[in-house]
Amino acid sequence: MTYETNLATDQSALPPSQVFAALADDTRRDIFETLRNGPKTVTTIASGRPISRPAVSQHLKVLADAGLVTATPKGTSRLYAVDPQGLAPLRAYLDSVWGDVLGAFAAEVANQTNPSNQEDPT
Amino acid sequence: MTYETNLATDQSALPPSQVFAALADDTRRDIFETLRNGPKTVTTIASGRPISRPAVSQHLKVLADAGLVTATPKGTSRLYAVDPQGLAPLRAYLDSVWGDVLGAFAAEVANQTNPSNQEDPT
DNA sequence: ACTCTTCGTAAGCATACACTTACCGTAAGT
DNA sequence: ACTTACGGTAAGTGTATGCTTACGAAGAGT
Repeated sequence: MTYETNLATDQSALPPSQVFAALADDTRRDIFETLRNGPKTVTTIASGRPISRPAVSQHLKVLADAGLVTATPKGTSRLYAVDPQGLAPLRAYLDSVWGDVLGAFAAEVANQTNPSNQEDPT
Repeated sequence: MTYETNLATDQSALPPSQVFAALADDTRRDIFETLRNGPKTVTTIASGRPISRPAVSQHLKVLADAGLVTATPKGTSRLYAVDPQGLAPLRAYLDSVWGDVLGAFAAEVANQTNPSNQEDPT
């Protein structure tokens, strides 16, 4: 098997609750995706949006706490940019789950001859 | 990484809001991770948890709506299991963002000659 | 020093969310 | 048919969340 078990790696992994919660909100994910095109200031982000500037600031704070974006003071304004390293934990978590799920799924399929199992072939 | 799967890496632009929201809650992610060890019934999941059984049912409904788990009727009980395909959109989205971020970050580094570049693509 | 711009934070409010108990439908055992 | 076990759903409640306006702090230009 090419995927390794997660017995030791998954518990040691940082719980990505904050990352998931940060990306769960539509507006926040929209802001995050806007930053994918390059760093922007708060007013710039707020200007193209139906919400107020403080709301954008609050959203950016959540994203920053989750480690998804970084703020760089630039004069009186702050330049927000996506932090690629902040995305790594989420990817690691997803990889771990992915491997487990594939393993469980393979085991499930392998046990399909067992009458106590009923899988839905897709 | 070598998880070549015949599971379609669906590049559908479906917004993964539901997936993120489903995995944002701690209890829900805990339930989801419990199912990684194999399919379980509602009462089984609820028995090892400080919340009531209806609460677990509601969480499972959210996970099912997000396409993360599937329910298989089995007598009077329902066997819940992780749906591997439900995870694909999230992975696709993450891959997309990852590429964009690396590109934008590289451009930023090229512009500012920032030495803090530490990319770790597998 | 004054002013202007930019931004974060505090206070308040409306809605969404996670949880509870109570209830009803359904499948299996006797 | 009756009883038991399992589980989804409705109704209600407390808390979290996303938004607003109002205000204060800090740097840049005149």
